[in-house]
Amino acid sequence: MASTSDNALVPRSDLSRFIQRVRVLQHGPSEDAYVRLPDGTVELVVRVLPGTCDVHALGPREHVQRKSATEVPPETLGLQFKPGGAYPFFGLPMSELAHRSLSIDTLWGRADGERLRASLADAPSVQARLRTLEAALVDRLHRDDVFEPAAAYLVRRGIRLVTEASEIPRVSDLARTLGVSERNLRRAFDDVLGMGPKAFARLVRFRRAIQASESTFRGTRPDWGAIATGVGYYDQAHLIADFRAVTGTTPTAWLRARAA
DNA sequence: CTCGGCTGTAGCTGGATGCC
DNA sequence: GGCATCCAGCTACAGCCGAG
Repeated sequence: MASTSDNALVPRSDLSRFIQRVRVLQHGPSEDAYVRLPDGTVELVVRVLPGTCDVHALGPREHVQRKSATEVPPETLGLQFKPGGAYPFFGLPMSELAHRSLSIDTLWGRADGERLRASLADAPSVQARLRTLEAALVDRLHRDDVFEPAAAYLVRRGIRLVTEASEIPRVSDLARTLGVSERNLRRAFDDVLGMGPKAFARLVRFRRAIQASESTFRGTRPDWGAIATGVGYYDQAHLIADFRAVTGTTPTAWLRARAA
C-alpha cells in the first residue's frame, strides 16, 4: 500500500475558512494509489483525462477509502474541504453526499458542470486548474441562491468543541453546551457534515489513535493499551474493534503496511 | 416551516475472557 | 502481551408527530 504523497498547494485566502488543504495526488508503485482515512470531510477531485476533465465530490465517509492507480491518473488534483466546509458550495444536505461520489454535473447542474470541466481542460498546468476551480467556487459562494443557514454556524462550533476537547463529550452534553436540543444538533450535523455528532466524534478519536501510534511507532511495537486509553477508548480491545470497522485490518497490520 | 418530545432499534461501551 | 470475541446495558439515531 502506498501512501498518497502530498504536493502541497496553498488555497486562496478567501477560501481558506472552507478549505483544509489542496494537493496533487501522486501514487507509488503499489496497487492502492489513494488511501483516504475518514475524517468527515468532502474532497473535490479533478482528474485530467484525454481531451477532458472529470470533476467529482467524494462525500464524507466513516471507513477507509482506497482507489487503484488507474483511477488516479497523473496530476489529479484534490481539494479537501474542512469538516462542514463543503456545505455552502453544493446546495444540498451533506447527508445526501455521505458515502457517495457525485459528479459536478449532478451537483451544479449540467450547464455549470460542463463549463467548469471545459475551463479546467483548457488550463495548462495544475496551478492553473486550481485557480480555475477556486474561481468557480468563489463564484458559487457569491450566488444569491447559495446561503449558509444558522445550522452551519452551530455545527462549526460543535466541531470545534469536539476536536479541541481532550476528552470527547457526549452528544447530550454537547447539545447542552451549544444551547440546542439533541434532536436539533443531530439534524444540523446531518445537513452540514453528512454524519451525526457521535460518528464525527468517533472519527476524531480514531484519528488521534492513528497519530499517536505513528508518532510512537519507529520500528518498535506501540503500546496499544496506552494509546487506546490515552485517546479515549476504554481499552485496547475497543481500539482494535474500531480499527477493524474503519480500516478493515488490525492496528499492527495497518502500521506495518504504512511503514512499507 | 422549524423545533423538540417520544419511541423503537441499531450500534456502542464497559467488562470479561480465551487464544496464540 | 497482543489480539479477538462475546454479552449486557446503555446511548445515539431516525422516524413520527404535534406545537408554535
